[in-house]
Amino acid sequence: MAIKKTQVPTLVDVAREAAVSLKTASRVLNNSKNVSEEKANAVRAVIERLGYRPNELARGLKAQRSAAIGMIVPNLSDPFTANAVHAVQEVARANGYVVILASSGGDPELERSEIVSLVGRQIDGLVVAPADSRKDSFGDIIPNGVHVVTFDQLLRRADFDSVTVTNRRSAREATEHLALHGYRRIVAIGARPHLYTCQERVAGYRAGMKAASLEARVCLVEHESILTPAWLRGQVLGAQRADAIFTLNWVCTMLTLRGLRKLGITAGRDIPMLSFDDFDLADMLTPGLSAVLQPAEMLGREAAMLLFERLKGRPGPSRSVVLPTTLNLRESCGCDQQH
Amino acid sequence: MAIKKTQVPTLVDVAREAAVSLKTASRVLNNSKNVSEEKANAVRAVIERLGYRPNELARGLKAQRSAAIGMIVPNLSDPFTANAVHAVQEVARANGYVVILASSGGDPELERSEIVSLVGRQIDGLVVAPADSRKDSFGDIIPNGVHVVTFDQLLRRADFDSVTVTNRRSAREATEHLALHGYRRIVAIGARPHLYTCQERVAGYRAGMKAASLEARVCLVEHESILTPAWLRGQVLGAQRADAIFTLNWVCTMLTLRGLRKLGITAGRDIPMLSFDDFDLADMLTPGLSAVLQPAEMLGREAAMLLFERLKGRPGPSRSVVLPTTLNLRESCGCDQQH
DNA sequence: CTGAAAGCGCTAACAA
DNA sequence: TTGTTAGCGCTTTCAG
Repeated sequence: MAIKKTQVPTLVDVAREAAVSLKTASRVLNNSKNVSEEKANAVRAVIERLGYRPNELARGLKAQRSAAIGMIVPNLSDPFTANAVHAVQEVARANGYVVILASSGGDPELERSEIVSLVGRQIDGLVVAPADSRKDSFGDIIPNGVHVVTFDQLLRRADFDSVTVTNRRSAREATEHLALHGYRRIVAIGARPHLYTCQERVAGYRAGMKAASLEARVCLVEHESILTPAWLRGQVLGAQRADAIFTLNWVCTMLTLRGLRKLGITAGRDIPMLSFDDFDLADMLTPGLSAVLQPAEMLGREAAMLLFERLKGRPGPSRSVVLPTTLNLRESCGCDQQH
Repeated sequence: MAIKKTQVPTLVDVAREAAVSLKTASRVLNNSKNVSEEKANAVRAVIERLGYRPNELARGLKAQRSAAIGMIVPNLSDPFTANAVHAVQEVARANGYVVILASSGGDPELERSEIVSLVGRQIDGLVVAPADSRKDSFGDIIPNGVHVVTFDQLLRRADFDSVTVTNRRSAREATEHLALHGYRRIVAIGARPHLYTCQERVAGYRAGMKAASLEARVCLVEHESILTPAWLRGQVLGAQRADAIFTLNWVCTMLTLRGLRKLGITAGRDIPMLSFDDFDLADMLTPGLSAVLQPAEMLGREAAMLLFERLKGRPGPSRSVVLPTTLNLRESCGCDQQH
């Protein structure tokens, strides 16, 4: 009847109450065979009565696994990221795992320290959108047996499983679409040139421009904070005024949209525009913003699935999943779509 | 020299390498006093050399705390939520904690089971935006000593610390603002009437209408999925056609915006509109959407801070923090703001 | 100032 | 089919 302290019951309490040994109780808990129905039921009854819940910390300590995975993203405010996180979370739950979420703010140092923290918590796996693609910035702190899947960004040197989209091809198609409209001075606006996605999209843009026999004009900023209205005026609207804009990610799109507005220019009407990264209200703008839609949820889901396959023991070399995007043509590129 | 297995080093390894006892190594790790500089340095050197990281699971098992908090939200896609999560995460990190994130999808059952899972992982505290305000839907599964802070929603019966915004007052002010424009048939559109926020905002709306001697017209749907274009046509544009719309949360705003558009109506131009919940592109719509801005990050930060105060031992009755909102007047309500 | 030994809650050899 | 006995990696009395 009496539980040791006023504390939460432990398996010892359960065993005592059910008048069985600790191991038997443990067996019941884990649905092991070799337990008589009789005792099993007794144990289950006590578990129910006491409201006993196994201590996952203790379980993990013993089993050398935590049933937790880590996830690190640069920026939760980005709807792309938020959706990916949600998907990872769902898959994790379906597998009986929880996800410990951390954000790096795009800073490799912070990313590293977050990973150290997660590893110290014995995570079984890690899903990460790396903050820097240049080097293997954290492979050295991943212990043996902890699996890593990168998504969105690809790491240069690292043989992790990965999920990305067809950045280059999609950017090229978008560029060619703009060229087809007859624009000649199409400017690409991007940020954080060290990122894989940025590089790939730039490469795709260049390829598209070349295919259309146009001269590429790439405007990259180290950090988004540089992308101000003044910067836009100088870089994009200056001497050789652009006649179309291709923004390379969500943040750049936001800042460009706002910056142009501040300059009294309406994107899509006064100057054609197309965005890499679609978002919720793109179709509600006037004119509607044409955009490359990345399947964010699917990216997250695929990443999580790759991870859990590894956790279930899939051997073999690293896998790379590359997902297609959708070019959502609305009005801002010059198309005259009906809604 | 040799480490036991090829495994990650433990404190035992460190102690052995440094030729001190386990306890001494432990002391150094925790910066306890009573260790000679000499040995301390030796231990630190070995820790460095071996790349030793304490196992937080083991630490937590012993200390009866996990240095992890849980966070449960209904919908990560909502930018309001995403920002709050981010803020909680930051505060947690500053306190040496990690956050385990789960989403309930607004379903109390799922919420409950997620909480059970988190509790099994020995979380030290929980930040939650409850999926149902009607009853204390999870108080019974929170063990003694685990602190809970609710945010956004308020639970009817439960003495948890909480952070909310001035839902009623803000809704009233927004309504009065619309009335001031001279609209008579202002319709409020909301969802999930069982939620505290919905009820408060409706109450504020009613108060505002009453103050303006207008008849309240509240259109609530049990679930957002009901809010279709056809529903809008019937409820809002029917016989007694509304002459202004007040949407009660982000999802409703999105659906209304889109639904009206499908019906060939531009919100703010063809019918005035104001939204409870502001978002990133509200100012970029044409016309700009007037909206009540909730301080999402601050909500998250305050919630986390309340929680950590408790974790640090603050005693006393539950605290309720109520944060103000900002009424961002743009054009959709009929105002003619310059940008 | 230091160390031996006990134990957090659980699982897994190894007997019985 | 069961139970006894060791630990998982760490912190912490309580002696030296």
